[in-house]
Amino acid sequence: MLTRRERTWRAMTEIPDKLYFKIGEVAEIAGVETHVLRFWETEFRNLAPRKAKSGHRLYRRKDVETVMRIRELLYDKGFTIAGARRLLNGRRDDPDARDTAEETLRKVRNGLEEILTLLDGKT
Amino acid sequence: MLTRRERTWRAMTEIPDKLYFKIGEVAEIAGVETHVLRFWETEFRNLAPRKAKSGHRLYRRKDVETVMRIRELLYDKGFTIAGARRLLNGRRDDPDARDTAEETLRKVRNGLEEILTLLDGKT
DNA sequence: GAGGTTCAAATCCTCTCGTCCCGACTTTTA
DNA sequence: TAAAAGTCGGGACGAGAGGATTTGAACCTC
Repeated sequence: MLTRRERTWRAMTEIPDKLYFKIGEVAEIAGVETHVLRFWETEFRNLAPRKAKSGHRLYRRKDVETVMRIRELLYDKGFTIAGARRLLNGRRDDPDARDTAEETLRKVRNGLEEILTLLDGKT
Repeated sequence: MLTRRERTWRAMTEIPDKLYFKIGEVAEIAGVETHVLRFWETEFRNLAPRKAKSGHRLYRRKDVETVMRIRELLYDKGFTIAGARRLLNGRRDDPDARDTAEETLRKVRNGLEEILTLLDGKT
């Protein structure tokens, strides 16, 4: 399994440096079929690429990273879609609580959860 | 859904102090049906209660804890059975590394779990 | 010894997670 | 610029995961 640093490295270096990616390019990079990307889009709010006027999807680097993260959670770590969604979305708290101490706590907790997930593979 | 603190509390205090549990008792304690326990037994090598000569299952405390752990991974954390199995079986690396790095990791994880327990009360 | 529990194993069921297909449209290539 | 390649949404299909139900006999508890 990849460490966090390795994953970051991959994400930083293996995604070509361009503004927008087409669905076929993303499929290639991430190693999943295009129809799977469209399906994931219906399952993960986090994955919402822009659309050109023609309707074609425009994936930014961030979207590609989201795809890679989803693939990792589903295929490498063994989460269900629902489980992966929970990790990605984080807990959606009171919308007014954003940018407050509670938001910070939420981020800390998500970070710890991730560390625990990593550790879970080790013992 | 139970918070982490509640789950921890249950695991520490709600398993009665006896040598053997029957499948119905375990089902009651863990909150799953008996047929699910039998099914999990076919999926997780880790879950292998003794059998009486009559064939009835004899769960020890450790088995009950395994059941609780499986339930947490499947129902709370959102793993597939395959994903949960990987975590439970652990990676079998160098067996000599046990009692050293793995023990350290276990302690780190326990510490993080405690921190998360604290955080659970805050958001 | 009556009523509840457990047994193994087969069958059945539902939902998940894609997979396939379609004609219409867009973009790329020669 | 025409043909080839890629993309669109949406609905139908389906394999497999994860149980749920059934059965009839054995068991154990009061």
